[in-house]
Amino acid sequence: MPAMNAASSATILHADLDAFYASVEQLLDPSLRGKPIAVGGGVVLAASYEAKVFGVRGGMPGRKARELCPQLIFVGGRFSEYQRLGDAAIKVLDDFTPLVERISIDEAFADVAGCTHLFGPPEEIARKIRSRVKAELGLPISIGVARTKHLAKIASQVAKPDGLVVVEPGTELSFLHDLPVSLMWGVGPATKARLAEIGVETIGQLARTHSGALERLIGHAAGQKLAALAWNRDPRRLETHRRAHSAGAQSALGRKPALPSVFVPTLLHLADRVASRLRAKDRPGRTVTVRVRFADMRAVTRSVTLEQPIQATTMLAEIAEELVRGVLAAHPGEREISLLAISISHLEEHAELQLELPLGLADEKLKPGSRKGLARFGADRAIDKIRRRFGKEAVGYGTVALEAARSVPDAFRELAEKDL
DNA sequence: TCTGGGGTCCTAGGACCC
DNA sequence: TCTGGGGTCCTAGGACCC
Repeated sequence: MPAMNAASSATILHADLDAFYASVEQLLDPSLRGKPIAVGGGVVLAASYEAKVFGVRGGMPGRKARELCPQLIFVGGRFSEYQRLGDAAIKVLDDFTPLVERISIDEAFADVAGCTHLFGPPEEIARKIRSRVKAELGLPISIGVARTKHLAKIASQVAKPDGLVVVEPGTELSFLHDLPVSLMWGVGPATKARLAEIGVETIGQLARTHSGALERLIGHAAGQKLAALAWNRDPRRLETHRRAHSAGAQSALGRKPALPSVFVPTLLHLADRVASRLRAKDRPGRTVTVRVRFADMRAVTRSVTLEQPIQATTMLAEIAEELVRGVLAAHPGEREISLLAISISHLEEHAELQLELPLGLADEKLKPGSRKGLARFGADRAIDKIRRRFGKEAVGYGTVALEAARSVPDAFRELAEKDL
């Protein structure tokens, strides 16, 4: 019975390219090899292992990274190469099995239960994958092999850098229980701190914690989940086709006055990014959420759920603008904002044939079929068409593009976008 | 020169319906 | 009339992941 074999032997692989962006830079420019490098500038997007030794981490401000490592070399970022090489590495997995779940540009699960008769046992397959990625792409990749996704993922973390760890059934709990809780999926800084309050630092200690106490500490769902994972009970199967449930865009602003002259054009730019993605896949959404972060980094969200889904740029921009005005009205003391974000959820599969328009926010001029609605529909279609022919930069909300001092290039943003 | 950007999931309270 | 329960949806906030 294949199903029984799948359940009783370690056939799930978790493959993770090491320090991916930094490794690509070192691959493409040999003079960077062996040196501490950081991809990015204002913020570190990725650090090489040589830089990690100094404590440099992704997400860290560039200035702090340079303090930690004065000889750190900043490189620009060859984003199209990241996409190409990430895709190529996943393609190697695809050559062994169709059961591949891609998690991000540089990481994927694969279940090889159905292909061991062709390629040998899972450990052998993992070796082949690693050597092919090294030989064909020149990149280091770590792989964990186990019976469950959670354990395979932990195994690949333990295997880094450039290693392979197989956790055989029967050795699972002894492997797991000495490791720190922070390696578990779902344990971040907040949960780690709470667990530390009751003296829980290893996964074994977590496993032996009374479930009631655990749930009171971190909530019902998280408590149940962590308790199960600590005993290596992970019910998750591979999901090869996942669709996004939301799409969004955000922009850090430094410190800007909370005025329409700032937020109106910024929201238009963000709405354009989001809505054009929705239109490209014909997936309009019903719930619009904005996030406003003030100068002190406190953030507030406001959302509204419409009766009809939308995907027009100006429509999304105007709804977002109204929500932001609501936030600012509720916080009159806040004079400066440091970030604006728009997100849209409740995505639907296909747009209705009718011209969209929301009845959610009562607005005379936005009635379906109005001249303005038609004009917008036409304008979006025209812009989408020009961009398809001449590229994204060919046309758009230009005044905004100039104003938004973007700290991160658009190409980098696109790497993180999930397929809608 | 305070801390980027795109996502997922959970919680808790309230509205509303049956 | 009063009380109670369950289910679903919405909103705001938080934690986490890559």
